[in-house]
Amino acid sequence: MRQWNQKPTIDQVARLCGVSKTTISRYLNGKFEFMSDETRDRIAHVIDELDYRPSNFARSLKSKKSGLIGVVVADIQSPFSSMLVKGISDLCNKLGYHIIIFYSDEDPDKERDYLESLIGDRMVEGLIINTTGNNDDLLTELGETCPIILAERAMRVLSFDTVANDSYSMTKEALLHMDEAGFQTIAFFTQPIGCNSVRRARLEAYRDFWHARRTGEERVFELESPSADRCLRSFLDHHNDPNPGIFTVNGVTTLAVLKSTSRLGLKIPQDFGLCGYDDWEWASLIGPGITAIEHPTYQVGAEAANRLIARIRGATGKPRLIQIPSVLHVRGSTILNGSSHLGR
Amino acid sequence: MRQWNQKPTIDQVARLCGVSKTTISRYLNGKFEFMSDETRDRIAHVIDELDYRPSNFARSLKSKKSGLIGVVVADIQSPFSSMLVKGISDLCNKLGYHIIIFYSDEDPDKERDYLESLIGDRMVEGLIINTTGNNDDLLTELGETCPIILAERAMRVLSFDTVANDSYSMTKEALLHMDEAGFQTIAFFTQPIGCNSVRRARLEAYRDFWHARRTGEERVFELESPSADRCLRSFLDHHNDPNPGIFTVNGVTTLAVLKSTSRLGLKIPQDFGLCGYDDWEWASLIGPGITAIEHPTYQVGAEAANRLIARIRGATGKPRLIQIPSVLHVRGSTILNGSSHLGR
DNA sequence: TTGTACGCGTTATCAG
DNA sequence: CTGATAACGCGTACAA
Repeated sequence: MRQWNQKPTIDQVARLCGVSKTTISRYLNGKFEFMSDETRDRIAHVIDELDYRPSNFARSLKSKKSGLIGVVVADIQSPFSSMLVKGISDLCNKLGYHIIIFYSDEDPDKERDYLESLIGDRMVEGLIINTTGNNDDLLTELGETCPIILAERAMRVLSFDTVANDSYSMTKEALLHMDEAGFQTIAFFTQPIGCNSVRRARLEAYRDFWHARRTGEERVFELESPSADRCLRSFLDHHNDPNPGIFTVNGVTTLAVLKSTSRLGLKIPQDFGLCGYDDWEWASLIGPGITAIEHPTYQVGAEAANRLIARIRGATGKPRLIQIPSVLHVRGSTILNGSSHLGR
Repeated sequence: MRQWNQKPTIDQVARLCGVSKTTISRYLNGKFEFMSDETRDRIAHVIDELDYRPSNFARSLKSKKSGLIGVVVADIQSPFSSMLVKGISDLCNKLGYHIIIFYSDEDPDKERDYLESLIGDRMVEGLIINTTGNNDDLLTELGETCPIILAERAMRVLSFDTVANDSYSMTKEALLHMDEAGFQTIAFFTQPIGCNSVRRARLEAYRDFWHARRTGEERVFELESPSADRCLRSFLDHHNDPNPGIFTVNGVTTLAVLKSTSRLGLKIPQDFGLCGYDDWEWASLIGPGITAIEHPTYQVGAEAANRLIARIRGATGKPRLIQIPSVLHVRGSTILNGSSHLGR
């Protein structure tokens, strides 16, 4: 194995060509207009020979442009985040940027550390953030330093361009579907809401639905995974309705409910109807098929990247909220009298 | 909003402190030993005041160290890759590196482009690659430029440290389990094998198992998703065995088989036994529970990062193959006479 | 204990 | 058409 550090520089190329580095630089930046064909060919040859590549550090030092975009996502476990990142990545690469990635694991402290390191380093030209929701202040401050786009999760104030799905209206739509399907008492199962704007919006839709269409107390269950069984049982034991239903705030919650269902030996939709966010691949395979909201996170990522790069390139204007539409897939879990033709 | 480009430099700090930038530089690098407490405090104060951060570009230009590690993964869709990346990310961050990420989508051309751009840019200090398997030559060449670690998928020659799971022995173990469970004709369902070392190893284990324990022809099915139904039917129609079984090469294939099963109205394990790689979250929820091999990809990523950083920091020695052990979870899909207590 | 002066690899300005 | 020369922001011998 050779040494790893013997990279040819523009000076060497210049010397070998018998011209000055200015000319090489011109060549590199495509300014052939002021260059004899002969020198150009010579340069091309030498560059090829040496396998010379200009140093991006030096370039960045001059231009103050790194071509780097920082991305901070909260939770990589969910397929959701993967697609978000993929959307961002594809678009950035297409437009000539690289992405540097961080996973905050829903931990505001980690998020803070990462953000500070990204910005402190002065390496990234912009930031796309799927925020935990607990660092609004820091974000606002960082917004002074470089453009920021929020992906999926908003801040309390619309300080930056925000690309998100239409949580509120889609949740409403799903609940109305359950209503029409004949489910009376509908509970809202969620992960801890905290500062999470998405969960907030979905809860709000639930509340509005409830107050418009139902009486009595709302049924909101915040579950940590260990307590899912308890929540589920508690909900099912305390209503007097032949057709209870559950709306789950996201795929993780749906999974938790399904696991409980399995442990408690319950049946869907006989024991309760189920409908919720995130149409993951297996949703159609479990039991009678789970009614789910498909939410195009790839597009959210792509659009976020688009906006960011536009801002980096100088776009101005007020922060905008960009809504990406979702789709409801109705399956057996919300069909009361249908035959569960799909599963066992 | 302020301008984004007014970053203070070391010179300004120096001027404000009334010292030379050498002193500031010393301060930044923790050489307090030769510095009066007074100047040190003054510097600390001014730096804080200006919110000054040294430029990483300039630093990299001098030191030729970017603190950046390139990561190329083949397929982000699978939870597998997410955890791999997470493992890499966590470890790199802990050790002070940032990661730049690319998704090749199993496309050798994309992979090639990304690798070239990463290396060409001379920005990364090392590379972790989950290779498509079609760019061995390029990789070997790049190995001259910077350290490389292969994650999960090996090259045909062990040119670089490779961190992978123990595909061969684990596949054997799973097949022996099926054997003992009473499955006679066992088929091997896989995505296109191509140059993928992981799929190759698993297939080899299947072949060895078959030749040691069975007679007649092996049953290997390479399925693209649209053909899954056909493969499944073809397999089930052409054997005379009351207890056929299927081994799936990975989670994607398992999912494809499950979808077909559902479409064709088949039952597991009554119609066939199923066992395969990748113990994704839903594996225990579908039907009677799917027997699956859990494969700690997070650890693969973490270990790969560990090795890479060791190499970057100068570790020498022959390329090593590091095997990470997996675990087989037996569930209803391979229990012939058990009651499917878990599902419906 | 602190400062001077130069180099890292590139680009931009201006002069030929 | 081409070439000096001066930045960019930082680190570091060497000098004081």
